[in-house]
Amino acid sequence: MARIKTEKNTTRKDVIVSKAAILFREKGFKAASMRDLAESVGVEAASLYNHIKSKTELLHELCFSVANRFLQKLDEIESEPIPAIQKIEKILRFHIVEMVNNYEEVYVSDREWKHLNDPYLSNFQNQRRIYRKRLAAIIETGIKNKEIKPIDAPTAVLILLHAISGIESWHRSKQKITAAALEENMVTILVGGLTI
Amino acid sequence: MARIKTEKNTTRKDVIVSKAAILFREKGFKAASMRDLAESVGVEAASLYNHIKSKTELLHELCFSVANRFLQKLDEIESEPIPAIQKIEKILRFHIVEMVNNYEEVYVSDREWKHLNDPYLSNFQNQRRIYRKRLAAIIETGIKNKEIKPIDAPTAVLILLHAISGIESWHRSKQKITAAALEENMVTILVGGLTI
DNA sequence: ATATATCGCTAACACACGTTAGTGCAAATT
DNA sequence: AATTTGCACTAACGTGTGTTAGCGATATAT
Repeated sequence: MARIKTEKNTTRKDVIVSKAAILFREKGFKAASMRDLAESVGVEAASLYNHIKSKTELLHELCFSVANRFLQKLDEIESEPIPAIQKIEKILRFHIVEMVNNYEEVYVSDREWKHLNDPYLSNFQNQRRIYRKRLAAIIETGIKNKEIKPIDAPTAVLILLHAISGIESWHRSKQKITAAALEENMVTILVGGLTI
Repeated sequence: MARIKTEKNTTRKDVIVSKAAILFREKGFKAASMRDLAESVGVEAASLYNHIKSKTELLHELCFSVANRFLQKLDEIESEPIPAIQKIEKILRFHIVEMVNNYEEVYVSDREWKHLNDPYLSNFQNQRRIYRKRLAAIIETGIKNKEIKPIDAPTAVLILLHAISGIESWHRSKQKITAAALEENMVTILVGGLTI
């Protein structure tokens, strides 16, 4: 009857959520069972329910905490008085750093949100759509100001966001280049591809 | 007792496989049940087993048919006597066209291969790894020949491949630009990003 | 020291899953 | 026309799933 160990300023629920992120990432939400999760936490499956309401709650928690972080950062960057292309670069770098440092959460939020239930599902999809529109708007501005090539902005957004999710492969690769080098390479190619 | 309808040159198994692609794409392999599949084929679940061996067989079929198409095309392009950057562009265009026209299969092969079982799993992973190495080698050549910026080749590969998978968002979006426009935009940004 | 809330346990539930066995009709083959 | 094969059906199986109920021990608060 060993209790779940918590470090300072983390609840037992936090421990469960972050173990869930690891598990959902490696098996996928549907394939990861509560018994798997329990084992990785070091407890029986039923005991998890003293801390959480349901399996899906874990997914909510992960998806929305990630989404909120990105939205907040976008607010911040959008209001800075800098050229559009620099805003895009800042956002890009933020995404990369997040994907490198909070791999599991970000990955799960990106790939497993399909398994959310309404109303969370439509909510999440809306946030996502709006986020992309805001990015597209920045790119449009950059095009008007002749900083960015005259391309289709939504397509550019789609390329940027999905390219970032490729960091998954970097995480899995044997001989990794450093995170900093990865970031510079990605910025070179992607910002370079957009710039006139 | 209505039989599965087949068109000319397609077996009943083909019908099942392609319906499975649609289902696996929209729900994910684990979340899609054989009963779901049966319903979309217009038959009882048990009847499917007159044509297939198992649920996983459907996934094999999808993953490897896609992988083989890509490998074959790579063979073809690799041996052409053209500059490296043009090879990359050709491969890129092939990926885009495949993702546009064979959306379901390609998407499933890309996202759901995790659920393959050994020995198919390791087999598939190997093929993938080798494919990426061959792409990286082409990029390295391009760098040596000063056609391509001096970037980390594996990182470039990862960006290319994942950017392409972003076409998923294009498929789902309401106001789509044409497939041809999509292709040109993607090539502009990505080949532009690589070129010196 | 006593009372209370916290939390992990065992046992069990209802259900959805992939799959098999066996039956009989209809199409294909002779 | 007779026979064989193809194929969809019903019924059911075993297993793994998320989750609940209720008990007892331990940590926390009084």
